[in-house]
Amino acid sequence: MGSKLTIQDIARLAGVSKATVSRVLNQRSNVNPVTRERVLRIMKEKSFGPSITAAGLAGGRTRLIGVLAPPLTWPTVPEIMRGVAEVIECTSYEIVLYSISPARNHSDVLDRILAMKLSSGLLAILPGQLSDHLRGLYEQSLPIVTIDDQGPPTDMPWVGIDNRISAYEATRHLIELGHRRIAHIKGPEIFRCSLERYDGYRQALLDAGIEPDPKYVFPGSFEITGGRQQAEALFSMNAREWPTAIFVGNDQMAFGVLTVAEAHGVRIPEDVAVVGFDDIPLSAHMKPTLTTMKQPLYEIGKRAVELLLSFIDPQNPFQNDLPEDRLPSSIPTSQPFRIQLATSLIVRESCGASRKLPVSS
Amino acid sequence: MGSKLTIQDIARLAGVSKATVSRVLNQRSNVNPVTRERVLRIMKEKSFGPSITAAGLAGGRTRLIGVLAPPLTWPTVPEIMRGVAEVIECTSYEIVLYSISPARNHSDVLDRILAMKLSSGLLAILPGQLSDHLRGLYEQSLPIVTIDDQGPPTDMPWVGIDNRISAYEATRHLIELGHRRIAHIKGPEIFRCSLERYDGYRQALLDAGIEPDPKYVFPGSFEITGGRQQAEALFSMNAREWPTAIFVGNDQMAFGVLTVAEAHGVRIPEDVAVVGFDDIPLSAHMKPTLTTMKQPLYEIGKRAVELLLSFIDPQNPFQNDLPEDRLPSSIPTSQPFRIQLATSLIVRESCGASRKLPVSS
DNA sequence: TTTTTCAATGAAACCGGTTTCATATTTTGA
DNA sequence: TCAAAATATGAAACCGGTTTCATTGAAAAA
Repeated sequence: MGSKLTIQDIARLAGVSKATVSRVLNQRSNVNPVTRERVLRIMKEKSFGPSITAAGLAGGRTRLIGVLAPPLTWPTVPEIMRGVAEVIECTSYEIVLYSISPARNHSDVLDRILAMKLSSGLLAILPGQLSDHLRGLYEQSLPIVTIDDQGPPTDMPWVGIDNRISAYEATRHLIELGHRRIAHIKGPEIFRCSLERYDGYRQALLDAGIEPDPKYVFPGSFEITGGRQQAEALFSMNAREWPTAIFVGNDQMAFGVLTVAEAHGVRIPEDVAVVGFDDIPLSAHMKPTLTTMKQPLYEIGKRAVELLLSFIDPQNPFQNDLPEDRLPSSIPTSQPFRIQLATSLIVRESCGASRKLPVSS
Repeated sequence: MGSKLTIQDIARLAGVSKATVSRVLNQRSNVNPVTRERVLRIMKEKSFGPSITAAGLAGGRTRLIGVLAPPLTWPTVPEIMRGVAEVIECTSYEIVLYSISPARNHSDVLDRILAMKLSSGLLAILPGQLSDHLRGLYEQSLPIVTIDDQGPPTDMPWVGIDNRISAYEATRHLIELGHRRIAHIKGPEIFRCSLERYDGYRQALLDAGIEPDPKYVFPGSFEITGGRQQAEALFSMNAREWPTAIFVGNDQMAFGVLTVAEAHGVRIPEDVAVVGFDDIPLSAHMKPTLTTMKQPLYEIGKRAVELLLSFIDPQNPFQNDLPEDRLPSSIPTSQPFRIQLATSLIVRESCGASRKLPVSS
């Protein structure tokens, strides 16, 4: 098979110099169209591909983008990655996958990674406590885009949703269904989104004239077991103090809540209504099916890489799209690189809306 | 921050030559221990990391292993990847992720990828119809390990399970529960495992003296909708001809079967027993919970990379483990690079075993 | 017609490592 | 004590591209 071909071989076959072949490869304009065609034809014939390592060394760029991702078993991650992969597939870039556990702080690992100058940009999915470190790197002008998590507001490029408003609306939905005693199970505090969702929940209560009660706020973990534990705690309260509704920080925990409720003979939504957050694949199949605030995960993944690519390589086709159609619509001029996508409330059974709405209308 | 440091800089600081630093980096033995320590200390101080591209160019190796994976939204994939990532994290290698859709044939893409000589080895997860092409590449001595799918038997390194026997046992389980009319929903035929599972199912029937009936065998897709469609077809048969049990090709489809059954008022397992295959996270949470043949996915991922690394880099620590403890136990000498892991039947509610066993014992 | 400008191309330096080969120093053996 | 072998190290070639700079021929301007 056509292996170990170098640019030199192609040059010889085409009767030109290495430099010209390189120009063709990089789509430089100053090449005679006739020559270009000839070279291209020969490269295709021999199915030649330039060595990425050599190109990286010589050119300083890498055609590799690093993706920092939490364990893929986290239910929101695969869908984001699907969006990422789909965009990358249309480019000449490849993905270098770094698995991180957001609980630990991998700053040192991160530094080694970057010292090797492997990837020419970084896509950080839910970096958690790595955010601070990333911000430092960004300020040293490493192209970085963060997905769905960030520390205190900065101008580091970011794609995600408005957790505060989304949580506000989810809670609001419960309030509109007539609930007053609404509990909340929080996510872990290393994720900013946990705080923002809590904040939105709280604000919704306040705006409805309901005094937030600390005894209805539970610390969670974003995992099924976390939901179970907090639900156990919740249902072990005196039954008369039970909330009539729970806004759970994410769908995984909501699932835990549902199973514990069933074990305790608590009927959902009749006794207690439940609303989740994320809309993971499982949510449509829980019992009862889960009302939840849907994140456009696939879209988030796509947009994030597109944004990153537009930094790394301004020639990139994506840049044509982004600044014209998309960016200006959602971002204030002072923060040109924040893309905020809309969430949507998916109403299913667990909130009881379908049960009550027909009655009230 | 310590950026753009080269081996040259380290050499100067340590008062040695580039060559010596390179020797230290590659753990060559012919370096004075004193010198080695000094160089190592300086590298640590400056948090120096050698440029992967340069090292790749000069040395011909890459410290990158390519992972060919189907969409991560396929439920068995993340768990495999978790195993892969965990092993890689302990090495100096990185993962280059290529997303493929096994339905399409990406041979051309694959060739381009390899022409670039980016990765020094390939881990192919469920390559589907790409298998043939991969085999060709393997014979040209590209290190490749395949996970859980292969064409006709070859000596291409492979890690997976025995689908035939596992399906045999799953079916056997149903037979032992007293079922005689057992249906099967197959997976897509581009995956060899589909055929093997069907084969095991068939053999189990034959061995029990049951004549396999073609009308109880349905073509499926490995997706939820596939399960739904086939279940619709199945339950639209004359109720008296219904099978009393179904062995479904994978858990996703089994989930579809369960939902359709519920919609039709068919009780599982009372009216029809169901056994799935894979044991994906969802399975423990279906209604009823799904009895299924569990694949050790995490373990499969780990073993596969370990095997691949032992090809690429025989110095690798993993080689110490593999040939001694593991390989000899499971493989015939003629095929030294096939690792077959054991599956296990997870008995839950959907097969009805818990209901019947207490009675019969 | 002569000079200037520009497009097309090649020669050679360079990117940051690895590896070969030669050299200097030390250890071993006779 | 002196030759032979082993050890530690440096100089330089090399990997396969990119990029700069010089050169050539032709088109444009004077």
